[in-house]
Parts: sequence; structure tokens; C-alpha cells
Amino acid sequence: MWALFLPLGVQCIGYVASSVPKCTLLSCSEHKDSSEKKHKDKEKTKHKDGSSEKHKDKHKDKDKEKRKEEKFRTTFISFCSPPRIKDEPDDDGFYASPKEDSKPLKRPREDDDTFSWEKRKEWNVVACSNSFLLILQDSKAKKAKSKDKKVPEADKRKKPKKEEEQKWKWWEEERYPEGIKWKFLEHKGPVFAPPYEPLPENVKFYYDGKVMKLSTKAEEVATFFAKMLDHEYTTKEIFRKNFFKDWRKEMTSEEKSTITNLSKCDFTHMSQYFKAQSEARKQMSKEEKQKIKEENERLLKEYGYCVMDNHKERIANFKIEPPGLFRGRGNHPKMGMLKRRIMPEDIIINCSKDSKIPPPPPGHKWKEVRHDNKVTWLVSWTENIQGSIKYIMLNPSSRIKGEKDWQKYETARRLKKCVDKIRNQYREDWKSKEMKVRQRAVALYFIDKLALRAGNEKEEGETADTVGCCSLRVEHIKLHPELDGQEYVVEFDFLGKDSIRYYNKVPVEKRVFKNLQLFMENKQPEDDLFDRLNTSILNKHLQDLMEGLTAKVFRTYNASITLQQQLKELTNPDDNIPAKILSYNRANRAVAILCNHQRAPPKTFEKSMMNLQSKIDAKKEQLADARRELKSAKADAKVRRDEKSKNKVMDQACNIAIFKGSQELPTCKCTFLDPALLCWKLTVQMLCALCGIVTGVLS
DNA sequence: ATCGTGACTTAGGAGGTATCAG
DNA sequence: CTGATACCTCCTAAGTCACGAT
Repeated sequence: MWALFLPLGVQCIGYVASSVPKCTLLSCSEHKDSSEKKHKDKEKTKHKDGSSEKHKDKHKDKDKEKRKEEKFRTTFISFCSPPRIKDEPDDDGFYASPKEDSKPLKRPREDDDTFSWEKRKEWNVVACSNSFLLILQDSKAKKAKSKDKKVPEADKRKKPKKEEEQKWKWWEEERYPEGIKWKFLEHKGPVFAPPYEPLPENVKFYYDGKVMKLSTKAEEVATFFAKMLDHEYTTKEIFRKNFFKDWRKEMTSEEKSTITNLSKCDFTHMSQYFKAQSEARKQMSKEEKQKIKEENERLLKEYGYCVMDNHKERIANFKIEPPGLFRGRGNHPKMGMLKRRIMPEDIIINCSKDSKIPPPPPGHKWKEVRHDNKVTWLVSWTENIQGSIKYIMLNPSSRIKGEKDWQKYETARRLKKCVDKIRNQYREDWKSKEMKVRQRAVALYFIDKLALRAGNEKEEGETADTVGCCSLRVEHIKLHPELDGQEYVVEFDFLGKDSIRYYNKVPVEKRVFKNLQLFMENKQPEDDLFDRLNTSILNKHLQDLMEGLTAKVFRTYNASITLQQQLKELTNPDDNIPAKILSYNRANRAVAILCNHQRAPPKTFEKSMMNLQSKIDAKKEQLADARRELKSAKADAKVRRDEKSKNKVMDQACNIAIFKGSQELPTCKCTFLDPALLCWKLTVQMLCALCGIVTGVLS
């Protein structure tokens, strides 16, 4: 039944503390193709249809809503220290997975004993991400459509049939032997960034208060900076230093000798010009916008697809990254460096020998053309900031990505079968005589319980200082033998991937606590917590426990199982669709919290808060007025003792009740005002409540 | 064991567009 | 109708993990 939610749940955003978790099943921020959008639209239409139903059951729904909120609140609280995953009855019939998932030559088919599409649809919510969902949803949508009596007969016959023929069911076909990714690959090569267009004469750059005409190369780099002038980046010392250093490399010797101080550079005129341009773009007529859209579509049509083994497949990023200033996340030592323009001479093309090899742009050559069918990429180049390789690969809707994705969830499903054993084992290992084993066991416990990432070592000074489990340092945790009435609490505070802060206070088992004390003995804050452990040791161990098991499988598994449990808990089969969507979003949010998926609050947040605050003030004023009125009405009634004044008292009392009553219905339309949750969100919720915003979460 | 590299997945932010409330 | 907000797509940085050389 969960399949119902899938097309909508692909990206869910909720807010945690001053940030937002974003999640669904783990890998869901990926690009969605147009077909997915169509499904979404379809679903949306459905909701609209269902709204009359909602109206009828308004009161009922509200009660249910409240109950659910309550339930979720309790659930959430337990989530602050993520729940121990309960031992579920192993519904293996439900999880009919291919036996040798690692390298099956053939996928399970509908007619297999152990596998049916009906079953598959159900567990997919746990075991799949976008690309695959799409396909399932597609067939679902079609079924629904064919049932829909409103569809004219002619449409019914023509359209869906055509679509059906076009949909390639790769998952019903045989897989290639291990290592081989394709047999035929043909594509048109990448789309390069448009060449630099020099600024019009009237746009000036000033140095030390005087107009200065820059050489084209220096001007181009200057425009990168000018475009970012409003961004906080440009105020950061490292950014400015890196930028200036790289900019100077692009200058003529004359410019170099003149421009010696970034602070004397005035980019404001340039910046204004770009702002005006972007404003003009917004103000473009419909026709002009349409023209741009058509041009983009043309580009997509020509370069956005490739042929892989007799099928036309969508390419994810067929455009080469344009030059610009590197924007690292967090405190990145290389922020502001110049990301140079990629030329055909930097490009390696990968395709079949017998395919039509894409020609390089006139007057240029490819760096290399290779024919490696053991990899999935079509184009690659080496980027100049970190020296890492960038690739052009296929869209998530492609067979090659879908298969990988499927395999990922199959591995997670296999983990489900042995996770209890593994948990028992690491608990045993907490007592091991070997330090290495103990560390491994505690780290694994964190990865499992808190869904931490593995934490590879990183080159110091090359990237922002972030850590994962294995790379945690002593300074990242605090041990509290007792905290807020709980025993053996570990306080985590570190920057993880993308420099997103992980902050959590978790009660742990005594043995873990004692071990941590031991690991921290005689160490400096900057020393590794797990000094005898790294990701390679950990993954080697996991590999022994289960084929294909690595640290990240725990994240997939725990995210999936959490979603499933939450859906079970929060959803009532009788709920209407909007209510189910709400439950889905909440379940999803629980996963986001578990995985520490966050996003910065929107820039408009401050403003909306101000708006709410002014509403609150107005409301408070009203309440105070009403109270005053009531007081005087009461006094009045005491003296007069007539019906009229008694009624007045009643009226005023009602007014107050209404004002107060609105606090008990803290629902608000915007997603981030979902009343069920979280620190700053709760603040908003309370504000909303005070404002009497009772527009209904789902209307 | 350690290191470097390559291939691939996961993730947040920017910015455009759709939708909704007032 | 308009401005605010929600939603979505694109972009690309930042992870994970395997493998081969030393």
C-alpha cells in the first residue's frame, strides 16, 4: 500500500534545529526526469479530487490528525537518541530476494517462485530509490488510468499503449557477467561551456578609484568574483587570498604590476551589471523565455542521450562544468581558487570501438578516446582544484544506475537477515582482549545505532576538516557518566560530510562507555579516538561477516527499516490520501533525522518569522483587549444584572476562548510548519498557533 | 600496512517555476 | 492579482570503497 506515496515522497524536507533534514530512502536527491514529474502531477491531481472527501471527514480527520501528531511526537522523542531497531519477525516471504544477489546472471522474474511483482511493489518503498520507483509507479499509474472511466475511449487505447511499448523493462533482462558494464556505447560527446563574452564597454572596473580596462582573461576571472559579490564567501579571508592568487596568474604583466591589492579592486559596477542582467532575464516576455526553453530542449535532445546496448538512455550531466571560482563547503582551504575552463584537449571520450566516435569541436582534439566497457562513464576529465577525475555518466533512470541501485537495496535486505547475529557479535567484541577488536566493535555500534558514515581519512589541508565514524577524534565526543537523568551519555559534536554539524547526546551501554573511556586515556583532543582502526580494516571485517557488507550498507539498511517502521506506525489504511502523504512525510523526516540530513534555513526565514511575530503581537493585543472588555463587562453585569450585560460577558469569554483555542490547533500549511516537530520548528509552530493560523496542513 | 587513484554514490545549495493565500 | 512559499531540477562537491603498487 505504500507504493501510493512513492511519487510524492521522493524528496522530503523537514526542519531540524536551525537546519533541515532532507531525505527519503537515502539516495533521493537525485535528478528526476520528466516522466517522474508527470507522475507527480498525476498524483497531485488526485489529491485535488480527494479534497471533497476531506471536507466531509473534516472533524474525523482532525481527531485522527491530532492522535497521529501525538504518536509521532512520542516517536520523535525516542528518536533523539535513535531507537534500537527492534527485532522484527522475519517476513521472508515478503522479502523474496534473489538468492545470489551478488552476481546473478538473470534477474528474478514475475513467474519465479520466489518473486512476484505484487510483492515487489510492496517492498519497494524500502528497497528502492527514484529510478526504479518511477518504473513501478508508471505501471501503477497506467493501471489506475485504465480504470478511470473519465478517460475517453480513444485516449485510453492510444496513449498508454504507446508508452508501454516504449518502457524498457531492463530489470526483466539478463545481467552482464561481473565487470562488464555494456557492449555497445555511442554518444555525441559533451557540451562545452559557452565561451566568455567580454563585458560591454560601459561596464567599468575600478582599481584604487580609477577606471581600469582589463585584458579579456583577467576580466573573465574578475566577473566570476563580481557575480559572487553579494555572497558571504567574498568576505572570507581564505577565499579572497585564493582568488587573488589565481586571478593574478591570469593577468598580463602590466596588470600584475598595477593590481597588487584586492581591497583596492572595485567590482560593484560589474556586479550591478550582472544583477540588472538577471533582472532582465526575469522580465523577459513569454516568447523569449519559450525560445530559451526550446534551445535547451534542442541541446538535450542532441547531447542529452546516448545509445547503450540498443537502448536510448538519458545522460545525467552532459554539460561540462563551466569555469568559475571554487565554492567548497564549510571551511574549505581551497575556496575561491579558479576552476579553469575545460577544453576538448582535457577530455577523455569513452565509447564503443564500432560506434560513431564524437568529433571534437573544430580545430581541437580529444585528449584520448578509449573503449573501456568495464566502466560506466562516457566522458571524463581531471579537475584542477583537487586533481580529481570528473565524469559524465547516465541518469538514474538508466539501466546501469537502476541495476546498481537495486543491488544496493538487495545487499541491505541481506543484511536484515544477519543483522542480529552481527549485533550480537560486536557486543561480544566489546569485551575482547584486543584493543583493535574493541575499537572496531564500538565503531560499528555507532555506525549501526547512529547511522554514522564510515569516515575515511582525508588529506590534511586539502579539504575542510570533517570526520566520519572511523576518523572521529577525542575532541569530538564528551562522556557524561550521568546527564539529565540518564546514565552513560555520549555527547557527539563534529562536522560530517558537507561540513554539516552532527550534534547528539546518546545514552549508550555501560560497556561502550567504559571502552570509550579507555580509548580516550592519555590522548590529546586532536588524537584519533579509534587509533587502531580505519575504514579499510572495518570494511574487511564486515566483508567477512557478510559478502558485500560495508559500513554504508548499515545506513541504507537502518534508513530503510526506519522508514518502514514509521510508515507502519503512522499510517492508517483508512486515511485519505492527504493524510497518508503527511504520514509519509513524517516517516521520511524520521529517516532524515536518523541520517542527519540537513539544509540551511531558507533566506526568507527571517522575514517569515518577523511576519509571524507581528501577527503574534497583534494577537496578544487583541487578547489583552478582550480580557479588558471581559473585566469591564463582568463589572457592568454585576451592577446591572440584566440579560444584555450577561450576554456581553458571554461574548467576551467566547472571544478569549477562541483566541486561546487557536493554540490547540497548531497546524499550518507550509511544510516547515508541520507541527509535529522539532526545536526551531516548534518555535514556529507555537508562533503559528499563537497567530491562529489554522489553515490545515493538507488543504 | 600504507598510499594513491579511479569509479561511483550521496548530498546540499542555487535558482527557476508552480502554487497558494491574502 | 501579487507576493510569498513550496517544489523541483540542475549542478557539483564530498563522500565511500575497491584495487594495485610499494
